[in-house]
Amino acid sequence: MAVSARRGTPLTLEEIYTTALRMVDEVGVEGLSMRKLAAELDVNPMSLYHHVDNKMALLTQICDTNVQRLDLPPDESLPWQERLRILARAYRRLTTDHPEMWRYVYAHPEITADREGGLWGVLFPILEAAGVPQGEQRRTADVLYGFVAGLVFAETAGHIGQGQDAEEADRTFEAAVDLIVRGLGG
Amino acid sequence: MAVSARRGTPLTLEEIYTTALRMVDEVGVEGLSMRKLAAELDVNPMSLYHHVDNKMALLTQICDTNVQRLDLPPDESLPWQERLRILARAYRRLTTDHPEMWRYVYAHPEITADREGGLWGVLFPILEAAGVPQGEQRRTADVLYGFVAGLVFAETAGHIGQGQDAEEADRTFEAAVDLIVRGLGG
DNA sequence: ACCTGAACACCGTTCAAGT
DNA sequence: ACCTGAACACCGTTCAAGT
Repeated sequence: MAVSARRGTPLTLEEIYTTALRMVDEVGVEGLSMRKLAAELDVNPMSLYHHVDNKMALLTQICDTNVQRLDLPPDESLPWQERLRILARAYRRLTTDHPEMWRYVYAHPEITADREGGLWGVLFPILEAAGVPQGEQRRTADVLYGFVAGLVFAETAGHIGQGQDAEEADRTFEAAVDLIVRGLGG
Repeated sequence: MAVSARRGTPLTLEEIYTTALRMVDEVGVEGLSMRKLAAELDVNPMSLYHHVDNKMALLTQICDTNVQRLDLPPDESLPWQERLRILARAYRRLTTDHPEMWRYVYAHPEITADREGGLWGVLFPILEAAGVPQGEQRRTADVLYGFVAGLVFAETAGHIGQGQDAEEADRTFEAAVDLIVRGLGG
């Protein structure tokens, strides 16, 4: 007895990540354990540690991969108002694919620290075009990130919009972006 | 052996809540366990269950008590812009007292569901005074809650403002509230 | 009424041993 | 190189027994 717990094939990183993300989608990060993941993969729990440092490294890896998927950048020729809207919508769309994973990302900012470079690289030119003074751009970027990420989080976590359908939620998000654009003077 | 593990005095709910909150402040919710809490109280872990249903009920109780502490309401004679600023600042001040506890509140909205009634009761008249149409007030309230709670969360969690001092963080928050007021047409 | 010890069903992770 | 079982140090919680 040794080979057949797993059906012939060897364990791959790909397979581990995919299965882990699926389980997070289904039962949340709280519901995922290394032991259950191993059971799902039909493997001894300890086999996982041959491919992954530990649970946190596994989760970080999964989150990183998804953060990288942000659609960038909106065409620079568009007015800044439109670019901001497109960016905000892209960010929100990203989070709706794997809401449970994103709840974890929000709760553990160290995971994505300095890895959302693409986002900031697009945001600053937009603020420049909106006429935000150089000295205020970092601050304004922080505020906008806090607003949009926070609103999306409040939405996925269920702080707001309880009992509303998807279209209503979309309208609320658009109203939010409108408010931001108006607040920036556009 | 029986009486002296605890020094004479009996366990009280007060004592349990206070000690638990202190431990959350120190090591976060993740670092709090029923067993460690019992050790801190010099008591058998199972004694806690005589006073508290389970860990989640304990945490919910602690959070509830603190949510209730929101300073309300700003004087109704002030202009709505000023009332909104005061409300936003009060909300932020509340979260800075026990940031680790608030990270938990944000991640578990079911805890405070329908318990922040005071906040909404003050917010709607402000929106009315700001000229937000009746049919849009619920939506606008959601957006504002998402913005402010989200920004504060981003701040306490460390998503934004990394390496900045308290004064700088205050200025960022004021800029955020300014943007909201402008966005509302004020 | 309040507290306790032993026990159950879980965790993440290490380590020495197997192929 | 890859996988495994046994073990360690933890969890939350139940239950029957103690005072």
